[in-house]
Formats: sequence, C-alpha cells, structure tokens
Amino acid sequence: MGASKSDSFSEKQNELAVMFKALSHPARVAIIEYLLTVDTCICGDIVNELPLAQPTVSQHLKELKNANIIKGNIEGTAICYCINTETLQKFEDYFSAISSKLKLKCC
Amino acid sequence: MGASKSDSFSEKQNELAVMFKALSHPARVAIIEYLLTVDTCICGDIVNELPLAQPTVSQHLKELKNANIIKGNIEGTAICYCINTETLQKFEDYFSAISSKLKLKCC
DNA sequence: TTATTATATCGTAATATTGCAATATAATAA
DNA sequence: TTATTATATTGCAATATTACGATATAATAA
Repeated sequence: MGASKSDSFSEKQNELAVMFKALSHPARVAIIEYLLTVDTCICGDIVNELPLAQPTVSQHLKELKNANIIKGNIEGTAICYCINTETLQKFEDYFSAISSKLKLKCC
Repeated sequence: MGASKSDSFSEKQNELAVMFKALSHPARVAIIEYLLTVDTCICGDIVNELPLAQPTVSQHLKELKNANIIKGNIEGTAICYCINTETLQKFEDYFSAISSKLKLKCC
C-alpha cells in the first residue's frame, strides 16, 4: 500500500488533516510568516524571500491556496496573496474546542 | 532532490512544520478525537477504534508522541495515552498571534 | 509587433509517507 | 515455567511529496 486510507475517516477528519498538511512544511510556514510582516496584501516577491527556486515556491503557494489557507488575487502582472481569515478561524475553533474538552476531562 | 530543505529555514519554522505534520493525517486527527471522548487518560484500545491494522496505529501513535502531541505512560500491560497540553498551548499561541497580527494589518 | 516581467505547469529524480504481514518485546496470568 | 495480551519493530511495496530545470502563459512596456 502507501496511499492514505482517507475513505475510512470522516469528512471533518479529512478536512482537518488537509488543513494541517498545508502547514506541514517549513517553506509554507515561512510564507505565512512573511505574509504577516507585509503591510498590506500587495505581495508579489515571495519568491525572493525564500531559499527555494521559483517553481518550488509556486508549488507551495498552490498547496496553501488549495487548502484555503491563503487567497490570491491577480493584480496586474503580479499576484496579491493574503491569509484566509475564515480558515484561520477554523484552526482557532478547533484548538479552543480541544482545550475546553480537556479542561473537563483530563490530566 | 526530493528531501525537504529544512536547513534553509529557522528552527521555529521547522518546529511548527513538525507539529503540523503530526496532525496531517486523518488517522492521527481521529486518534486525538478519540482521546478527547475518553473519560480519563486510561486508554489502550485505540487500535479497535480505528480502521487500520495494529502496526499502522502503533506507527501513527509514535509520530504523535515524537511531535509531543501526545504523551504515553506504561500502565501495566497497556499504555495510557493522553494529549500533551503544553503542545496544545503552542498551537493556540501560534494562531492567536497570527490573528492579532492580521487585525492590525490586513484585508 | 517584440521584449520584459511575473507566475504557472510539465517532467522527472530523490526522498518520505503509508500500510500491513511477520515478528519481536514486555508485562502479567496460569 | 508456558501461555496470553498489549504494543513495538522490521521489512517492503505502493504511493505521495519535494525540488528544480525547462518551458508555457499572461500581462504590461517599448
């Protein structure tokens, strides 16, 4: 085998796994970090900020977009990326739910 | 190539990526979910809860342990797993930091 | 029109992950 | 001691990810 058995798990479990997978590479964590340092959403030079070739960065951006972690709007010749606040909220909700369940039960 | 260029990124970026990677598989999301439904940390039947063979579950548990997402204590013949609240706090801190930075800057 | 610039896609090699049968280990029970 | 039970490790095949050179696309500039 080798393929992950996603069919055996719930849609929510799979959705969460996809969200986490999107952040499971240091380059993608670095992209998020960079987006946060930029004053506005007008970006375009993410490639120059990372120690990776342009096609590799493009691929990482695509994965972040596919997982709805970031949004990309075409802005003339450049593309403007920014963080998707809805997905961010999902992460926050997930961890605060875990946190409150733990307070009732454990350790 | 193929190997992730972790050396090119900061320690923090790599640490976060490792934490997210630990949760990037639906089986591991399901394990966390199950640990939350159990009344105490006394577990031991995680294998029966998942649609995967015992060695596969053992491997997923190992990955969660290596990333400090869960802790495992030997309890006689069984092993008692529970969620590591310190790591959970790191996740919460990460997302609340992002959230507050976004409120100042963007979209 | 022909550059130029920014980003995406293709193709492919190197490496990592996933899953499980077989086997090993380690604790308790008989 | 020899089961039994619970979990871990090994080995390996199938699949996925990562990285990048080469190339394509798409918008603006000259």
